[in-house]
Amino acid sequence: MTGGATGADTRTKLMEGALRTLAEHGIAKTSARSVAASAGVNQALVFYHFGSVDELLAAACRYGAEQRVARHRDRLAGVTTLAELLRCGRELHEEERAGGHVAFLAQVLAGAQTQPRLAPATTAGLDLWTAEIEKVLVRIVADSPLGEFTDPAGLARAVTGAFVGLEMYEGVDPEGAERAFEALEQLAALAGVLDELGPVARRAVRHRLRRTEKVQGGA
Amino acid sequence: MTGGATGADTRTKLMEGALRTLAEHGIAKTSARSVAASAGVNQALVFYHFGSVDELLAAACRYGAEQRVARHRDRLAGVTTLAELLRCGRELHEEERAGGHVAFLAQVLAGAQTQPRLAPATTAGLDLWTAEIEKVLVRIVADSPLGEFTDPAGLARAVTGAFVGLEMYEGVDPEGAERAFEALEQLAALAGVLDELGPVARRAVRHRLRRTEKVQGGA
DNA sequence: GAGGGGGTTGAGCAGTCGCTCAACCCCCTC
DNA sequence: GAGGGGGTTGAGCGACTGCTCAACCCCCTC
Repeated sequence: MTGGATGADTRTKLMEGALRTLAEHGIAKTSARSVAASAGVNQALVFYHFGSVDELLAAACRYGAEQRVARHRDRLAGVTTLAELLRCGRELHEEERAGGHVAFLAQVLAGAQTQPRLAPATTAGLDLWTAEIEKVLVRIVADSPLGEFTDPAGLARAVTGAFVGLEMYEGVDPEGAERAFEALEQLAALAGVLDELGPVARRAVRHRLRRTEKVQGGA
Repeated sequence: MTGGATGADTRTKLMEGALRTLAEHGIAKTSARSVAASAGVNQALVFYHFGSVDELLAAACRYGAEQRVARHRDRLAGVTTLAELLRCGRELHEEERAGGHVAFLAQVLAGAQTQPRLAPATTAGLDLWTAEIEKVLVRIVADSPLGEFTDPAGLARAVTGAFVGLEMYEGVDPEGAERAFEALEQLAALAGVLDELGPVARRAVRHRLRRTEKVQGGA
């Protein structure tokens, strides 16, 4: 009962096993043996297919981000306001959490802080999300003061980073995170009001911002 | 050369060693032996003083958050606008990073996702920051539409969570984080403009918000 | 000086880690 | 049928893990 090519895509099984293990037991308990067990596969195959555990994690990180982004792209395409974006993000997150896929990106992100080999894959995974969010932001913010006075690409990065942080926050303090999201929704509704400012008000905003920049020393 | 009471506070040495190890090598490489080595102390003392590695990490988490908050409390007390709060946060963060203390809270936060024993200590550490931020927010937002239409306590939680996420984001993509922070500063400046809205405009905002709530179904 | 408890030490146990390796099976090619 | 390469397997190496333990030293109390 040893050996033999089973034909099924072992690489994929391993990456999905890595995502499962990462989400369920954290990066500290994610080893070649634990991942292989979760994938129903021999642990030596980790090294045959990926060379090292780090490489497996990096590949799994990209793979997982692609899967999640692809699955939710359609829903994001329907978002037209900041408040909707926020609500959509929460729904996606709760869905993933219910499905057992909680915050694998957060786990590799934590690992990448001190393990530079993981950083490129983590960045790549985050960038997939950032790109989707940026598309939405550009659309939302096109004819709003928000678009005129802020950089949507930078804002998209901020949203991605903040979401990861809030996702982790929710893991340790669900009630606190609930309040945080509610406050953010109120804030988004408030931002929506800005869109209704007329041209006169906008000129005032522009003037005021220029004054602020002078005081703070430009840029 | 064995035995003897050195008198110096070994508990403190261990907690500081844990914070150093956590920041420098990540939670995956934080073991009783590595922490003890960083503290210049025998590894068995971890178990004598704290009972287990988890308990040491929990204690270190509280201790570290207290130290950091206490060290920066004065500076936070001088903050009077959202833009200043953001700038202050970045400065604190760069200072900590330069000093080698990067994101130990982020590390335990990641660990706490799957290790429930760490969650209470992590929450306690985050709450220290949240409390300080809330004080600042209440002051900033007291006579602004932001205060009238949002919950400062929830907002403080959102800021804490977002900061942790952005801190980790900076660890893997410094240029991206730089753009994110710049966009947030622009956003904060824009929010500052809201403060100059007159009572008439505020009534309009209030009316508009009420309409939005009805459409979305209240709460 | 005798006793005792708080603090510290190095050795050691059982378990897991990353990774390697020879053996093996299956399937394709000749 | 012989050969060969891709895929898979269990065993095993050295290093590291959390944790325990008997021994030990120092200082305080009587």
